[in-house]
Amino acid sequence: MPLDRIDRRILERLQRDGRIANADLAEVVGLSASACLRRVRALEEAGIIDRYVALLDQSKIGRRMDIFVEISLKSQSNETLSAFEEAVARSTEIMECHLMAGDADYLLRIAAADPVDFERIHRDHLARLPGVSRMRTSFAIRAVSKNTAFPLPEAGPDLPQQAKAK
Amino acid sequence: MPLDRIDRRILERLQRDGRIANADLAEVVGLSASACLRRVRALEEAGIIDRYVALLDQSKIGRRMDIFVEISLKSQSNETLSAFEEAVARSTEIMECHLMAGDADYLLRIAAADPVDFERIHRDHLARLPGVSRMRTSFAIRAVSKNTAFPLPEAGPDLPQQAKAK
DNA sequence: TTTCCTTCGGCACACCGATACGCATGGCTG
DNA sequence: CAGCCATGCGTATCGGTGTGCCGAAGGAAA
Repeated sequence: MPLDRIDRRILERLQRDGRIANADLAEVVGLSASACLRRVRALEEAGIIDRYVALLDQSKIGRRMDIFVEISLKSQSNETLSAFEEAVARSTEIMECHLMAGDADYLLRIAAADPVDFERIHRDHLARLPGVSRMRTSFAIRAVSKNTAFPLPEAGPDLPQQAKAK
Repeated sequence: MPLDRIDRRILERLQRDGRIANADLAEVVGLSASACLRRVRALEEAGIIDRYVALLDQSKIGRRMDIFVEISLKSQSNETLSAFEEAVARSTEIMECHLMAGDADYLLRIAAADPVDFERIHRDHLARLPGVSRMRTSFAIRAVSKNTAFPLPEAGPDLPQQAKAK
């Protein structure tokens, strides 16, 4: 699905304010309310807009610490990886998990209240992950910036080009 | 601000669906619409709900790669740190930046379309960051999971305890 | 215990925005 | 040139939002 300039403007705005009223969004991007709504629906159905969420203030709910954990597995076999990933998916304390190229196999991000809370998470969640051979933990002192919005260059074609490519 | 069980249920829900209609949210958490709206407003004003956003599908907008960059600075002086952080804040390509304890000083996350796109970001954004002495780049092959929702244990007091603590 | 006071939820109503039409326009194709 | 498809606009209706008011529950003090 090709994105024209108006789509990008819609996405840019929704990435910053997911709850903006459709009427207001329409005005910002320069469309009528109905036309705007139709585009937003199309973006949702195409899966480009994955979902809408509320972001909480991490410190205000007592999760001040971000902790990164690099994990190496005992083997790279499919079963080992799958078992590990399924366990990760089941844990609500693991905020993020990436399969990595390079030194470690996985990189995890954990949000903990304090060192004691991290010990709980370590004991009840991390230590139970299957197939782990080595863990390296790094503490974040402070989050400098945290973005959920991807840049969508205003440049580029105004209209869908070669929309034929389905 | 103490959170009772209903607040936690509201937050849990809004973290998953930031656009749920207040009337529906009220039904889910077992309140009338007006009472529910008042609580949501209070959570917003307290800053516990930081903001609402639309999350895009990273692969569908052509940003398949997550890249982590560990950065060490030439010095730890206040000016060096500030200058670096200000430059980071200005870059829209840097999705995340943490001040770290341990080996490296900072950890950055970048979302790029492909290796060529990363080269552009490296050249136009990373290479221009001031005060950098060493950079170590790790590529993520695949994101196993990405959460924005913090766990909010249902357990705990139903009612605010010792609300005196202002 | 009684009374006051504060807090919080429910109810009802007025209004605003969302949504679903039908119609108009413009570009592309045969 | 005719027809089709995509896309935008305006309108009408319906449902949700948000406010004002009341009443219930709980705590404190006399």
